[in-house]
Amino acid sequence: MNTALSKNFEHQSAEQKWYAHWLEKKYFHSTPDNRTPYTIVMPPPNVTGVLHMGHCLNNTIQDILIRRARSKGFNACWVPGTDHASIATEAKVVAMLREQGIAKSSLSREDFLSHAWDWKEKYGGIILQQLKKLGCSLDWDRTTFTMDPDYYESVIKVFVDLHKKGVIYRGKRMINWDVKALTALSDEEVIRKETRQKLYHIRYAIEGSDEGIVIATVRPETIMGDTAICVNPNDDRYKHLHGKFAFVPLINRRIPIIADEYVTMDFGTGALKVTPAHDTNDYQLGIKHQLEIVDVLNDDGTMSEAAQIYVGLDRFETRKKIAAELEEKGYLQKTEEYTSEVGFSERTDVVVEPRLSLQWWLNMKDIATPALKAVMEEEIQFFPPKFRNVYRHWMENIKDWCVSRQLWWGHRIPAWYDEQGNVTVAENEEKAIEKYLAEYGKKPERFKQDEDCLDTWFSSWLWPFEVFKGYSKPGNKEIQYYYPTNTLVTAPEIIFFWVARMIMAGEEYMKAIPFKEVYFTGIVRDKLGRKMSKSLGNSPDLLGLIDQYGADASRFGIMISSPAGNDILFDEAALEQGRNFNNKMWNALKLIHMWKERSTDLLVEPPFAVLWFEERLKQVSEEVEMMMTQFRLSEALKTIYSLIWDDFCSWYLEWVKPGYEQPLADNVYDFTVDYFTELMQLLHPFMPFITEEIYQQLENNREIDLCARQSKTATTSANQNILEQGQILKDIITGIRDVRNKQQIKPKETIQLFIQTETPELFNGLYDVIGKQVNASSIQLTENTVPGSFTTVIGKNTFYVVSEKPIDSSHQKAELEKELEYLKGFLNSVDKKLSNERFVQNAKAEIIELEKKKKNDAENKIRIIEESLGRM
RNA sequence: GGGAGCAUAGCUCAGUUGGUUCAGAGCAUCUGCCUUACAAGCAGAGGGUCCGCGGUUCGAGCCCGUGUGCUCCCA
Repeated sequence: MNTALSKNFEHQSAEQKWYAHWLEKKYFHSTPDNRTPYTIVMPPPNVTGVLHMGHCLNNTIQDILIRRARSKGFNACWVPGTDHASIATEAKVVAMLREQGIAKSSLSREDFLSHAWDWKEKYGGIILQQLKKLGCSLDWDRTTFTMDPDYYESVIKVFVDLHKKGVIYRGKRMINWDVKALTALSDEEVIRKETRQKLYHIRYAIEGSDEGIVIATVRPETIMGDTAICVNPNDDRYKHLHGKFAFVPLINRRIPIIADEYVTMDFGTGALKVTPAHDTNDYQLGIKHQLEIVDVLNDDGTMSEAAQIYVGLDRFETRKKIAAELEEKGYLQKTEEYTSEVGFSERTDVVVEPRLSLQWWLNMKDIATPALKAVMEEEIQFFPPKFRNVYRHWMENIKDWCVSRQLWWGHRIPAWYDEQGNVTVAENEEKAIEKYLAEYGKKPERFKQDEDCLDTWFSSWLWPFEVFKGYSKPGNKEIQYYYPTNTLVTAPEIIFFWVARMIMAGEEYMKAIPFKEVYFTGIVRDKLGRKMSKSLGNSPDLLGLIDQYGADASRFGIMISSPAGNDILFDEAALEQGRNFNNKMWNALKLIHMWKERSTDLLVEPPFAVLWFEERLKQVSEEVEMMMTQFRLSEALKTIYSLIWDDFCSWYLEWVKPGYEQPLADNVYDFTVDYFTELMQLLHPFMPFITEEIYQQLENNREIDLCARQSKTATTSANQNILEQGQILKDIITGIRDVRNKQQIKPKETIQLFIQTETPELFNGLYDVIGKQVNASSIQLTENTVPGSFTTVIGKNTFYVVSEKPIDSSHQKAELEKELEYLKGFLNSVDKKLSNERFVQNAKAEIIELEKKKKNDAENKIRIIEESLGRM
């Protein structure tokens, strides 16, 4: 044993030492055996990612669950991995190439991908290394990447299969277009933000009339794409214009004025410009009224030839210019400030452009049905349960999923086109040709594969089973053992992106749910409640914090401020609290080491403290178990924290502490080490490093490391009598210390204590403890009042404190009177209740019993206080 | 516009099928202590119209209605 312990816990060396040791012992590696599995698949972070607060929270929670499962004898398996993140990664690679003076457009697909793979090998997956610093007990041998060869193949197979089933189709539809990344986005990849804009009122001339019609729009740059003006048929202002024509300003195109109830009469002017190419609702309106579609934008957001004017100019530049020109030429009636939601690309943060485009789609209707059922019937449980509603709402109104992306980095769509554009879907070119041959009776000419990739989520929805090769090697031993996984821990933001789709894929391909429980974490905010963001600069440097406070303190800090089902307000002060906690435990260890050195062969009857703490440990273990099953991790940690700091350090250790330089009885020492060990085990999932270190320091030559130790399960429940007695003891000590404080008796000054009680047996074996804790030179039972003393009533007992100092009884009297008043009021309310016939009739028997007991207790106490007051 | 949720101490939150020994915890605050494990600490204390109003009930922080304020999701 290391006899010279450092002043404080040295987290850096301990973290390194133990993580390396655990890896060496392969504690995190799991293989199927005859134990029950407990499996978590980590939500794969982007391969481009670096550790931020969200990951930290998320992975700490998973590690807590996994370590706890491991200690309870489950075969715990936590699978790491990364997501290829097509848009994010491609953007990074493009940026890197640009810095080197290489344009993506100058590269072939193959060359670009080779650069991308180089980038991935070099910079990808840093985040996994960072998770080691946090102490995550992941099975690294199972690390998976969504573009690993087997995984890639499975994604392609799934596409082909769904196409064969008729669920995947190709179609021209309105999509969200990212003008920077030059790709389609799914609805879920569009972030809506409140944006201040200008609402332009523009006058359109009417054919054969001097009259005009004024429309209101936030997008004047799209007027060249207008193919109608629409009014509400019930709008009296415009009834005479139905069927007439108007002219688009500046380009003078003739467009019809149509009527449709879709238009809101009291918004703007009640007249709507219809631009089917650039607005989803207008597009629907266009189909309904068979309007022409004029696309005035290029894919990069500049004006197209069809716009006729400002061709090649950026859409926002055009907006400014065209507004100016409209004003100059008298078309602009007025502009007003207007705030509405505008869609931004999740990845590039540019304003998303609704656009008509030929894409691949996945019809979600049928595939969603079993996935909805699984959650509604609680085959899969959501925590907090409020997310079931959100989920249901989305699933019941589900729309087709646009699965193609105009990117190179990702799973290339397995579709081939012949010269005429006929499409053939197959796993690879060979099979496609075969299929083509069978269908058309000839070999295809100029057969070309689709240039596009699949949406990233089209690969990650296979994650829970494909990490075990459940689709590429169906029915293998691992998938049978580990699937369905137990718990998914993830952010609520991706409930649709990912959670819902994993359930669909699981049901479709494994015929079983992918996980039994989903725990949604909160969003990490700063202490002012703002989201963490680069622009605000309020994201802390996580690795710096881990260096400074240690991984355990960081984990503590983030968990303690993370109430179940709520956002977490991150404050560095919480890490400080964690570090202080480390320090506290470390000092307890030092104290116990000192006792070890003074060891004799002394054995004693176990003192009350020992009996009490045993029960307390049982009690808290039960509480923690309950909280953990309900995912109340923050509360569980608080409970353990308080058990260690308050009950163990502040009470237990003080109660068993021997006098100055006195030895501690050997058996009491052993109990103490056992308790400390159990406490470390209980805390280990939350703070793995310090607990392992203390555990190893407590005793030489441990047979097994804490990381792999099985926790004891209590065979009996906690003894309530002993717990109650412990509580009374605490109350007495606190009460007398309060007297000392209020009387300004110096800590070093001793007192004499007299106890007046009807239950002297209550104090058996407690005199030493009480004397030590309140610094009393003597304690005696008394049947009479003690003159010149300060009186206090605690529970059913009266205590008389005698000190050198003159007693200030005015304060004391006031306090007793105050308490008497409260008690009388309380008694009154109980009496009233008990004399209320309807209460006695309606209330349950045990409630009435309780009330009677309250009455009795209150009366007793009142009597004692009145006696005390009478003698003063 | 549709849906979901929240409102309890200065801050962040607990509060189980309604039962005043039930209004709680942590942090923060205040007072006294460098007491031989720990000042990153010890001991003690103060602090709340449970958002407003109305209802159900013998009894409401908890149930119902309504108002106000905030958050999130979807269109």
